[in-house]
Amino acid sequence: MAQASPSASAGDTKALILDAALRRFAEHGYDGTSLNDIADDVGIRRPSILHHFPSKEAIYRAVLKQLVDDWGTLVIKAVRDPEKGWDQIERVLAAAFEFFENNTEFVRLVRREAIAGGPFFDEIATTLQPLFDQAVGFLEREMKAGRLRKHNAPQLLLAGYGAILSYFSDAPLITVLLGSDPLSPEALRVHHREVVELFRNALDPR
Amino acid sequence: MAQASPSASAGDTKALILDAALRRFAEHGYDGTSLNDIADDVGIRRPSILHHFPSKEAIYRAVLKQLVDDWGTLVIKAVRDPEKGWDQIERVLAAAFEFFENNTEFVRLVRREAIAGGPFFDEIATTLQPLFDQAVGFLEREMKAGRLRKHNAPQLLLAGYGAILSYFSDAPLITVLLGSDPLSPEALRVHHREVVELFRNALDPR
DNA sequence: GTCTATATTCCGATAGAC
DNA sequence: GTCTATCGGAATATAGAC
Repeated sequence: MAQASPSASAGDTKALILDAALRRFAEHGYDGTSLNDIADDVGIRRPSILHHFPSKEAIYRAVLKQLVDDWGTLVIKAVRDPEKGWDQIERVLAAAFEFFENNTEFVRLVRREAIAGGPFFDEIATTLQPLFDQAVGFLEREMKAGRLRKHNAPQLLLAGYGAILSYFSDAPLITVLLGSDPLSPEALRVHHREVVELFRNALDPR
Repeated sequence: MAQASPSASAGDTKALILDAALRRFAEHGYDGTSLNDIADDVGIRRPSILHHFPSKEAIYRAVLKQLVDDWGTLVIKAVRDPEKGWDQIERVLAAAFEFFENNTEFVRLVRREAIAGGPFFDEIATTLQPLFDQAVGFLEREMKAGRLRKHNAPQLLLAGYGAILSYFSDAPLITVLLGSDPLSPEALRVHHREVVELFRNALDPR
Protein backbone atom coordinates (compact mmCIF):
# COMPACT_ATOMS: atom_id res chain seq x y z
CA MET A 1 0.00 0.00 0.00
CA ALA A 2 1.46 3.29 -1.04
CA GLN A 3 1.64 6.28 1.27
CA ALA A 4 -0.09 9.35 -0.12
CA SER A 5 1.56 11.79 2.26
CA PRO A 6 5.11 12.92 1.48
CA SER A 7 6.14 11.88 4.96
CA ALA A 8 6.92 8.45 6.27
CA SER A 9 5.99 7.25 9.70
CA ALA A 10 8.13 4.19 10.27
CA GLY A 11 11.04 2.08 9.16
CA ASP A 12 12.69 3.96 6.36
CA THR A 13 15.23 6.24 8.01
CA LYS A 14 16.02 7.97 4.74
CA ALA A 15 12.42 9.11 4.40
CA LEU A 16 12.36 10.23 8.02
CA ILE A 17 15.45 12.36 7.39
CA LEU A 18 13.89 13.97 4.32
CA ASP A 19 10.72 14.66 6.24
CA ALA A 20 12.51 16.28 9.18
CA ALA A 21 14.80 18.22 6.83
CA LEU A 22 11.85 19.59 4.87
CA ARG A 23 10.26 21.03 7.98
CA ARG A 24 13.52 22.45 9.31
CA PHE A 25 14.63 24.00 6.01
CA ALA A 26 11.22 25.57 5.46
CA GLU A 27 11.07 26.96 8.98
CA HIS A 28 14.65 28.14 9.49
CA GLY A 29 16.26 28.14 6.06
CA TYR A 30 19.35 26.33 4.85
CA ASP A 31 21.85 28.29 6.92
CA GLY A 32 19.62 28.18 9.98
CA THR A 33 19.39 24.40 9.97
CA SER A 34 22.14 22.14 11.26
CA LEU A 35 22.54 18.41 10.81
CA ASN A 36 22.16 18.15 14.57
CA ASP A 37 18.69 19.70 14.32
CA ILE A 38 17.64 17.13 11.76
CA ALA A 39 19.25 14.27 13.64
CA ASP A 40 17.46 15.27 16.84
CA ASP A 41 14.10 15.29 15.06
CA VAL A 42 14.74 11.86 13.62
CA GLY A 43 16.06 10.54 16.89
CA ILE A 44 19.53 9.52 15.76
CA ARG A 45 23.03 11.04 15.92
CA ARG A 46 24.54 13.44 13.46
CA PRO A 47 26.98 11.06 11.71
CA SER A 48 24.17 8.60 11.08
CA ILE A 49 22.56 11.19 8.84
CA LEU A 50 25.62 11.20 6.63
CA HIS A 51 25.37 7.47 6.18
CA HIS A 52 22.21 8.06 4.13
CA PHE A 53 23.23 11.25 2.35
CA PRO A 54 26.72 12.34 1.34
CA SER A 55 26.31 15.92 2.58
CA LYS A 56 23.92 18.51 3.93
CA GLU A 57 23.71 20.03 0.48
CA ALA A 58 22.61 16.68 -0.93
CA ILE A 59 19.77 16.51 1.60
CA TYR A 60 18.62 19.97 0.64
CA ARG A 61 18.76 19.08 -3.03
CA ALA A 62 16.71 15.92 -2.44
CA VAL A 63 14.09 17.83 -0.46
CA LEU A 64 13.81 20.43 -3.18
CA LYS A 65 13.58 17.88 -5.96
CA GLN A 66 10.75 16.04 -4.25
CA LEU A 67 8.76 19.25 -3.80
CA VAL A 68 9.26 20.48 -7.34
CA ASP A 69 8.32 17.06 -8.70
CA ASP A 70 5.11 17.05 -6.65
CA TRP A 71 4.30 20.52 -7.92
CA GLY A 72 4.97 19.52 -11.51
CA THR A 73 2.70 16.50 -11.15
CA LEU A 74 -0.09 18.69 -9.86
CA VAL A 75 0.29 21.19 -12.68
CA ILE A 76 0.19 18.45 -15.29
CA LYS A 77 -3.02 17.10 -13.79
CA ALA A 78 -4.55 20.56 -13.51
CA VAL A 79 -4.02 21.51 -17.15
CA ARG A 80 -5.23 18.19 -18.55
CA ASP A 81 -8.60 18.48 -20.33
CA PRO A 82 -8.57 22.26 -19.99
CA GLU A 83 -11.73 24.30 -19.82
CA LYS A 84 -12.07 27.57 -21.68
CA GLY A 85 -11.79 31.07 -20.28
CA TRP A 86 -12.57 31.82 -16.68
CA ASP A 87 -13.69 28.29 -15.80
CA GLN A 88 -10.17 26.97 -16.39
CA ILE A 89 -8.66 29.68 -14.20
CA GLU A 90 -11.01 28.82 -11.37
CA ARG A 91 -10.08 25.17 -11.75
CA VAL A 92 -6.33 25.85 -11.62
CA LEU A 93 -6.76 28.21 -8.68
CA ALA A 94 -8.65 25.57 -6.74
CA ALA A 95 -5.95 22.98 -7.46
CA ALA A 96 -3.18 25.37 -6.46
CA PHE A 97 -4.89 26.31 -3.21
CA GLU A 98 -5.35 22.69 -2.27
CA PHE A 99 -1.70 21.94 -2.99
CA PHE A 100 -0.39 24.90 -1.03
CA GLU A 101 -2.72 24.09 1.85
CA ASN A 102 -1.25 20.60 2.05
CA ASN A 103 2.33 21.70 1.33
CA THR A 104 2.93 24.91 3.23
CA GLU A 105 6.60 23.96 3.50
CA PHE A 106 6.85 23.98 -0.28
CA VAL A 107 5.68 27.56 -0.41
CA ARG A 108 8.08 28.78 2.23
CA LEU A 109 11.04 26.98 0.73
CA VAL A 110 10.39 28.22 -2.79
CA ARG A 111 9.96 31.71 -1.44
CA ARG A 112 13.28 31.55 0.38
CA GLU A 113 14.89 30.55 -2.88
CA ALA A 114 13.08 33.28 -4.79
CA ILE A 115 14.22 36.04 -2.46
CA ALA A 116 17.92 35.60 -2.71
CA GLY A 117 18.89 32.54 -4.57
CA GLY A 118 19.46 29.75 -2.14
CA PRO A 119 22.03 27.16 -3.07
CA PHE A 120 19.97 25.89 -5.98
CA PHE A 121 18.11 28.92 -7.17
CA ASP A 122 18.90 28.33 -10.81
CA GLU A 123 17.40 24.85 -10.73
CA ILE A 124 14.13 26.10 -9.29
CA ALA A 125 13.94 29.07 -11.59
CA THR A 126 14.52 27.07 -14.76
CA THR A 127 11.96 24.49 -13.64
CA LEU A 128 9.27 27.09 -13.02
CA GLN A 129 10.02 29.14 -16.11
CA PRO A 130 8.27 26.89 -18.71
CA LEU A 131 5.23 26.57 -16.43
CA PHE A 132 5.06 30.35 -16.31
CA ASP A 133 5.33 30.65 -20.08
CA GLN A 134 2.61 28.06 -20.53
CA ALA A 135 0.26 30.01 -18.26
CA VAL A 136 1.04 33.26 -20.02
CA GLY A 137 0.31 31.59 -23.33
CA PHE A 138 -3.05 30.36 -22.11
CA LEU A 139 -4.04 33.78 -20.78
CA GLU A 140 -3.06 35.59 -23.96
CA ARG A 141 -4.86 33.06 -26.14
CA GLU A 142 -8.07 33.36 -24.16
CA MET A 143 -7.84 37.16 -24.08
CA LYS A 144 -7.40 37.26 -27.82
CA ALA A 145 -10.42 34.99 -28.22
CA GLY A 146 -12.47 37.34 -26.06
CA ARG A 147 -13.08 34.75 -23.34
CA LEU A 148 -11.05 36.82 -20.88
CA ARG A 149 -10.80 40.58 -20.62
CA LYS A 150 -7.55 42.01 -22.00
CA HIS A 151 -4.70 42.62 -19.54
CA ASN A 152 -0.94 42.41 -19.39
CA ALA A 153 -0.84 38.65 -18.94
CA PRO A 154 2.63 38.18 -17.37
CA GLN A 155 2.07 41.00 -14.90
CA LEU A 156 -1.37 39.74 -13.95
CA LEU A 157 0.05 36.30 -13.41
CA LEU A 158 2.81 37.67 -11.21
CA ALA A 159 0.25 39.57 -9.16
CA GLY A 160 -1.70 36.37 -8.63
CA TYR A 161 1.45 34.46 -7.80
CA GLY A 162 2.33 37.05 -5.18
CA ALA A 163 -1.12 37.34 -3.68
CA ILE A 164 -1.62 33.62 -3.24
CA LEU A 165 1.85 32.49 -2.25
CA SER A 166 2.32 35.31 0.24
CA TYR A 167 -0.74 34.26 2.18
CA PHE A 168 0.87 30.90 2.85
CA SER A 169 4.53 31.89 3.07
CA ASP A 170 3.89 34.84 5.37
CA ALA A 171 1.45 33.02 7.61
CA PRO A 172 3.40 33.88 10.78
CA LEU A 173 3.12 37.61 10.09
CA ILE A 174 -0.47 37.37 8.89
CA THR A 175 -1.39 35.55 12.09
CA VAL A 176 -0.39 38.67 14.01
CA LEU A 177 -2.05 41.06 11.54
CA LEU A 178 -5.38 39.22 11.52
CA GLY A 179 -5.26 38.18 15.15
CA SER A 180 -6.30 34.67 14.16
CA ASP A 181 -4.93 31.62 12.39
CA PRO A 182 -4.85 32.32 8.62
CA LEU A 183 -4.43 28.62 7.84
CA SER A 184 -7.57 27.38 9.55
CA PRO A 185 -10.03 25.76 7.13
CA GLU A 186 -12.47 28.63 7.64
CA ALA A 187 -9.82 31.32 7.00
CA LEU A 188 -8.55 29.52 3.91
CA ARG A 189 -12.05 29.33 2.50
CA VAL A 190 -12.50 33.07 2.95
CA HIS A 191 -9.11 33.85 1.43
CA HIS A 192 -9.74 31.58 -1.53
CA ARG A 193 -13.10 33.19 -2.22
CA GLU A 194 -11.68 36.71 -2.03
CA VAL A 195 -8.76 35.97 -4.38
CA VAL A 196 -11.09 34.35 -6.88
CA GLU A 197 -13.38 37.36 -6.76
CA LEU A 198 -10.47 39.77 -7.20
CA PHE A 199 -9.35 38.10 -10.40
CA ARG A 200 -12.87 37.43 -11.64
CA ASN A 201 -13.51 41.16 -11.49
CA ALA A 202 -10.49 41.73 -13.68
CA LEU A 203 -10.77 38.80 -16.06
CA ASP A 204 -14.27 37.41 -16.43
CA PRO A 205 -16.09 39.18 -19.26
CA ARG A 206 -19.45 37.84 -18.11
CA MET B 1 24.07 69.41 4.35
CA ALA B 2 22.11 66.29 5.14
CA GLN B 3 22.35 63.12 3.13
CA ALA B 4 18.99 62.00 1.74
CA SER B 5 20.09 58.46 0.91
CA PRO B 6 20.20 55.91 3.71
CA SER B 7 23.74 55.05 2.73
CA ALA B 8 26.93 56.93 3.40
CA SER B 9 29.78 57.21 0.99
CA ALA B 10 32.69 58.40 3.09
CA GLY B 11 34.10 58.97 6.55
CA ASP B 12 31.59 57.56 8.95
CA THR B 13 32.53 53.92 9.43
CA LYS B 14 29.42 53.20 11.45
CA ALA B 15 27.22 54.22 8.55
CA LEU B 16 29.32 52.18 6.16
CA ILE B 17 28.84 49.13 8.37
CA LEU B 18 25.08 49.63 8.47
CA ASP B 19 25.00 50.06 4.73
CA ALA B 20 26.99 46.89 4.04
CA ALA B 21 25.02 44.95 6.67
CA LEU B 22 21.70 45.98 5.12
CA ARG B 23 22.70 44.64 1.74
CA ARG B 24 24.16 41.42 3.15
CA PHE B 25 21.23 40.69 5.48
CA ALA B 26 18.70 41.35 2.71
CA GLU B 27 20.59 39.16 0.23
CA HIS B 28 21.65 36.25 2.44
CA GLY B 29 19.65 36.54 5.65
CA TYR B 30 20.86 36.80 9.22
CA ASP B 31 22.29 33.29 9.48
CA GLY B 32 23.82 33.53 6.02
CA THR B 33 25.75 36.68 6.83
CA SER B 34 28.96 36.66 8.86
CA LEU B 35 30.78 39.57 10.39
CA ASN B 36 33.61 38.76 8.03
CA ASP B 37 31.31 39.35 5.05
CA ILE B 38 30.38 42.77 6.35
CA ALA B 39 33.93 43.63 7.29
CA ASP B 40 35.15 42.68 3.82
CA ASP B 41 32.58 44.94 2.19
CA VAL B 42 33.57 47.84 4.42
CA GLY B 43 37.26 47.15 3.94
CA ILE B 44 38.20 46.56 7.57
CA ARG B 45 38.78 43.54 9.84
CA ARG B 46 36.18 41.65 11.78
CA PRO B 47 37.06 42.92 15.29
CA SER B 48 36.88 46.52 14.09
CA ILE B 49 33.20 45.99 13.40
CA LEU B 50 32.65 45.18 17.05
CA HIS B 51 34.22 48.45 18.08
CA HIS B 52 31.20 50.25 16.61
CA PHE B 53 28.50 47.75 17.60
CA PRO B 54 28.43 45.47 20.64
CA SER B 55 27.30 42.39 18.69
CA LYS B 56 26.05 41.06 15.37
CA GLU B 57 22.52 41.10 16.74
CA ALA B 58 22.84 44.79 17.56
CA ILE B 59 23.81 45.52 13.96
CA TYR B 60 20.79 43.66 12.67
CA ARG B 61 18.55 45.46 15.11
CA ALA B 62 19.94 48.84 14.02
CA VAL B 63 19.43 48.00 10.35
CA LEU B 64 15.86 46.94 10.99
CA LYS B 65 15.03 49.98 13.08
CA GLN B 66 16.25 52.36 10.41
CA LEU B 67 14.13 50.63 7.77
CA VAL B 68 10.97 50.48 9.87
CA ASP B 69 11.39 54.14 10.83
CA ASP B 70 11.73 55.13 7.18
CA TRP B 71 8.63 53.13 6.34
CA GLY B 72 6.67 54.69 9.20
CA THR B 73 7.65 58.16 8.06
CA LEU B 74 6.41 57.41 4.57
CA VAL B 75 3.11 56.03 5.81
CA ILE B 76 2.49 59.09 7.97
CA LYS B 77 3.12 61.37 5.00
CA ALA B 78 0.93 59.27 2.73
CA VAL B 79 -2.14 59.32 4.96
CA ARG B 80 -1.96 63.03 5.73
CA ASP B 81 -4.78 65.01 4.08
CA PRO B 82 -6.46 61.84 2.85
CA GLU B 83 -8.61 61.76 -0.24
CA LYS B 84 -11.85 59.83 -0.37
CA GLY B 85 -12.48 56.46 -1.95
CA TRP B 86 -10.39 55.21 -4.83
CA ASP B 87 -8.29 58.37 -5.17
CA GLN B 88 -6.75 57.78 -1.77
CA ILE B 89 -5.89 54.20 -2.62
CA GLU B 90 -4.17 55.27 -5.78
CA ARG B 91 -2.21 57.84 -3.82
CA VAL B 92 -1.04 55.34 -1.20
CA LEU B 93 -0.19 52.78 -3.88
CA ALA B 94 1.98 55.32 -5.67
CA ALA B 95 3.80 56.22 -2.46
CA ALA B 96 4.36 52.58 -1.57
CA PHE B 97 5.71 51.75 -5.00
CA GLU B 98 8.16 54.61 -4.87
CA PHE B 99 9.37 53.55 -1.43
CA PHE B 100 9.81 49.91 -2.38
CA GLU B 101 11.56 50.90 -5.58
CA ASN B 102 14.10 52.87 -3.58
CA ASN B 103 14.33 50.34 -0.73
CA THR B 104 14.29 46.90 -2.27
CA GLU B 105 16.36 45.64 0.67
CA PHE B 106 13.57 46.65 3.03
CA VAL B 107 11.14 44.43 1.21
CA ARG B 108 13.41 41.42 1.21
CA LEU B 109 14.29 41.81 4.86
CA VAL B 110 10.70 42.19 6.00
CA ARG B 111 9.76 39.20 3.92
CA ARG B 112 12.46 37.07 5.51
CA GLU B 113 11.08 38.04 8.88
CA ALA B 114 7.53 37.33 7.76
CA ILE B 115 8.31 33.82 6.55
CA ALA B 116 9.69 32.33 9.67
CA GLY B 117 10.29 34.84 12.33
CA GLY B 118 13.81 36.12 12.13
CA PRO B 119 15.43 37.20 15.36
CA PHE B 120 13.05 40.14 15.81
CA PHE B 121 9.88 38.93 14.22
CA ASP B 122 7.69 40.13 17.09
CA GLU B 123 9.01 43.67 16.83
CA ILE B 124 8.23 43.89 13.13
CA ALA B 125 4.85 42.28 13.48
CA THR B 126 3.67 44.54 16.28
CA THR B 127 4.92 47.59 14.38
CA LEU B 128 3.04 46.68 11.23
CA GLN B 129 -0.12 45.56 12.98
CA PRO B 130 -1.59 49.02 13.76
CA LEU B 131 -0.83 50.16 10.20
CA PHE B 132 -2.75 47.17 8.92
CA ASP B 133 -5.70 47.90 11.20
CA GLN B 134 -5.71 51.52 10.09
CA ALA B 135 -5.86 50.50 6.45
CA VAL B 136 -8.62 47.98 7.12
CA GLY B 137 -10.59 50.68 8.93
CA PHE B 138 -10.25 53.03 5.99
CA LEU B 139 -11.38 50.42 3.50
CA GLU B 140 -14.40 49.37 5.54
CA ARG B 141 -15.45 52.98 6.12
CA GLU B 142 -15.26 53.81 2.43
CA MET B 143 -17.07 50.62 1.48
CA LYS B 144 -19.86 51.40 3.91
CA ALA B 145 -20.11 54.92 2.48
CA GLY B 146 -20.43 53.46 -1.01
CA ARG B 147 -17.23 55.06 -2.26
CA LEU B 148 -15.65 51.62 -2.70
CA ARG B 149 -17.29 48.38 -3.74
CA LYS B 150 -17.89 45.95 -0.88
CA HIS B 151 -15.26 43.27 -0.25
CA ASN B 152 -13.64 41.43 2.62
CA ALA B 153 -11.29 44.29 3.51
CA PRO B 154 -8.55 42.42 5.42
CA GLN B 155 -8.33 39.72 2.78
CA LEU B 156 -8.23 42.23 -0.05
CA LEU B 157 -5.48 44.12 1.75
CA LEU B 158 -3.49 40.93 2.21
CA ALA B 159 -3.86 40.14 -1.46
CA GLY B 160 -2.51 43.57 -2.34
CA TYR B 161 0.29 43.22 0.17
CA GLY B 162 1.29 39.92 -1.39
CA ALA B 163 1.00 41.03 -5.00
CA ILE B 164 3.07 44.16 -4.56
CA LEU B 165 5.73 43.00 -2.13
CA SER B 166 6.36 39.76 -3.99
CA TYR B 167 7.25 41.63 -7.14
CA PHE B 168 10.12 43.29 -5.30
CA SER B 169 11.13 40.55 -2.89
CA ASP B 170 11.14 37.84 -5.54
CA ALA B 171 12.90 39.93 -8.16
CA PRO B 172 15.64 37.30 -8.68
CA LEU B 173 13.06 34.65 -9.62
CA ILE B 174 10.94 37.05 -11.63
CA THR B 175 14.00 38.07 -13.63
CA VAL B 176 14.24 34.49 -14.86
CA LEU B 177 10.48 34.13 -15.44
CA LEU B 178 10.17 37.33 -17.46
CA GLY B 179 13.55 37.07 -19.13
CA SER B 180 14.21 40.72 -18.35
CA ASP B 181 14.94 42.98 -15.39
CA PRO B 182 11.70 43.46 -13.41
CA LEU B 183 13.16 46.46 -11.57
CA SER B 184 13.95 48.57 -14.62
CA PRO B 185 12.00 51.85 -14.67
CA GLU B 186 10.01 50.65 -17.66
CA ALA B 187 9.10 47.31 -16.05
CA LEU B 188 8.14 48.99 -12.79
CA ARG B 189 5.86 51.38 -14.62
CA VAL B 190 4.09 48.47 -16.32
CA HIS B 191 3.77 46.53 -13.06
CA HIS B 192 2.44 49.55 -11.20
CA ARG B 193 -0.18 50.18 -13.87
CA GLU B 194 -1.32 46.56 -13.89
CA VAL B 195 -1.67 46.33 -10.11
CA VAL B 196 -3.62 49.58 -10.00
CA GLU B 197 -5.93 48.30 -12.68
CA LEU B 198 -6.44 44.98 -10.91
CA PHE B 199 -7.61 46.66 -7.74
CA ARG B 200 -9.53 49.38 -9.53
CA ASN B 201 -11.58 46.67 -11.20
CA ALA B 202 -12.44 45.30 -7.79
CA LEU B 203 -12.88 48.49 -5.81
CA ASP B 204 -13.73 51.52 -7.89
CA PRO B 205 -17.53 51.84 -8.19
CA ARG B 206 -17.22 54.34 -11.03
C1' DG C 1 23.05 1.13 10.28
C1' DT C 2 24.34 3.55 14.28
C1' DC C 3 27.55 4.86 17.33
C1' DT C 4 31.94 7.52 19.69
C1' DA C 5 35.85 10.09 18.73
C1' DT C 6 38.11 13.31 16.10
C1' DA C 7 39.84 16.44 12.28
C1' DT C 8 39.06 20.85 10.36
C1' DT C 9 37.00 25.05 9.57
C1' DC C 10 34.40 28.94 10.61
C1' DC C 11 31.78 31.60 13.76
C1' DG C 12 31.06 35.59 17.33
C1' DA C 13 33.43 37.84 20.78
C1' DT C 14 37.46 39.51 23.77
C1' DA C 15 42.31 41.14 25.08
C1' DG C 16 45.67 44.05 24.31
C1' DA C 17 49.31 46.40 21.23
C1' DC C 18 49.78 50.48 18.31
C1' DG D 1 39.89 53.34 15.56
C1' DT D 2 42.09 49.48 13.65
C1' DC D 3 44.88 45.85 14.07
C1' DT D 4 46.87 40.74 15.45
C1' DA D 5 46.24 36.98 18.37
C1' DT D 6 43.30 34.08 20.71
C1' DC D 7 39.32 31.96 23.27
C1' DG D 8 35.24 29.04 23.32
C1' DG D 9 31.87 26.97 20.77
C1' DA D 10 29.40 24.98 16.88
C1' DA D 11 29.46 23.62 12.24
C1' DT D 12 30.31 19.79 8.46
C1' DA D 13 32.51 15.82 7.58
C1' DT D 14 35.49 11.55 8.32
C1' DA D 15 37.54 7.28 10.68
C1' DG D 16 36.74 3.29 12.69
C1' DA D 17 34.51 0.25 16.40
C1' DC D 18 30.33 -2.50 17.16
